[in-house]
Amino acid sequence: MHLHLSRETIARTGLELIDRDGLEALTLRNIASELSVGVTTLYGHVRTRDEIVSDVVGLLLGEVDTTARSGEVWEEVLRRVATSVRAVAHRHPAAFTLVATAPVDEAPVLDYARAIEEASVAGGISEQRFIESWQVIDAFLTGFLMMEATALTRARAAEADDAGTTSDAFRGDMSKVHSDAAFAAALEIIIAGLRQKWGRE
Amino acid sequence: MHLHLSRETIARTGLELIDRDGLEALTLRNIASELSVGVTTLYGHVRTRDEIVSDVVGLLLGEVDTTARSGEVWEEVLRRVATSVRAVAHRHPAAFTLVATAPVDEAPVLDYARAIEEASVAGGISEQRFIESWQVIDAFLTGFLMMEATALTRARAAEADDAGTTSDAFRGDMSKVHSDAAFAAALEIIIAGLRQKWGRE
DNA sequence: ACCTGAACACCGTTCAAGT
DNA sequence: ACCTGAACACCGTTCAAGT
Repeated sequence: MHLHLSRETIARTGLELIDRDGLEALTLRNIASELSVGVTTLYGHVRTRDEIVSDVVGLLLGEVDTTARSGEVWEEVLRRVATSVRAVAHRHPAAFTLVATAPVDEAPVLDYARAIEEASVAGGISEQRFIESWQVIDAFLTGFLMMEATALTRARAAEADDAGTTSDAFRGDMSKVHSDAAFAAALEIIIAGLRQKWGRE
Repeated sequence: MHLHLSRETIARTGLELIDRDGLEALTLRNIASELSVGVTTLYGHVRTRDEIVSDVVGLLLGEVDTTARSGEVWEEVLRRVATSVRAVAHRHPAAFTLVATAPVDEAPVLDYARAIEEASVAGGISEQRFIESWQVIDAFLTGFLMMEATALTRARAAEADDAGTTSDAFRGDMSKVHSDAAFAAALEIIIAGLRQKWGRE
């Protein structure tokens, strides 16, 4: 009766649980009961809970559009990746923390970076300059989307509670800024900074 | 025999535990036994574990040098804050995840942002432009330092284990980039992008 | 008032046993 | 081979009881 129980099925179920009930719902016991299986059965397909977390990160980064398009220059590649990863963060806000805390030198994040590098180099940027630009842009994306995702998750959690009790002007200023326009503007600031630096070299 | 048990003592003990034994050591039971006190005693001074986490974030951000210096222009303020918060992340790598995942519209992070705004405005930047610049720089700092802190934490944890088994060239390229020079260069790229945008307005 | 052990409903993981 | 319940050593939190 096991519906193709596998590492991927386990990770996919885990992501569904996080999307539905929050990050703290990512539990071996929850996954097992969702799959109508004993808890210890999971250990036949997965070594530890951390392995499931890594697989979930892989699922999330797999949703990002990192394919190269012909005729696309590197700025366009980076804009498309930025928009795409932001969409993932908005679709899976509670799970996005896992992406932000994932080790950058291991499989899922490394594969993601490699794909973006390939598409960027195809877009006419040197490998060295790609690394320099991705260093800044990846850090920015991680930080920005982490903050947005945290705010989204908490807003969603507060839905069931009373109306908001926020009334601080500064707080409003700082959070309203998280918008499509602010995100795009920030990305352009970084690209402008890169272009200026390289123009001088 | 209670050594001034208070919210701050609890948070300070919690931070020491994280620094010594990692983030998963931040446990009510560990804090209590460190203070030679029953677990439930903590509930006399703290409502939930999350409150302790928020207090630890406050301690970390309190270590950042956000004071205004006379004669300092806004770029210098932002460089000093960046260097200072990076030092905090290096001193408390395991705890830094808490800063990155903390809600940006609540007390500890909000106070921190307010102090930097004040120093920056004293350094000759308008409030509107400060918000625009901090949006990018804060996201960059959060993302960059999160990655560094994660790498540091894992490297420290691997000390007790065997020698590293890493042998991938690309992985080396991507991680070596995390250096003082790369950090400073990234910050200058963002500042250059901001100046260019404002120069055109 | 302040502190507390016992208890509750959970965790991840191991292990010996079932089929 | 594959799956499993019971058990272990933990969690945060509550509650009624101690001093």
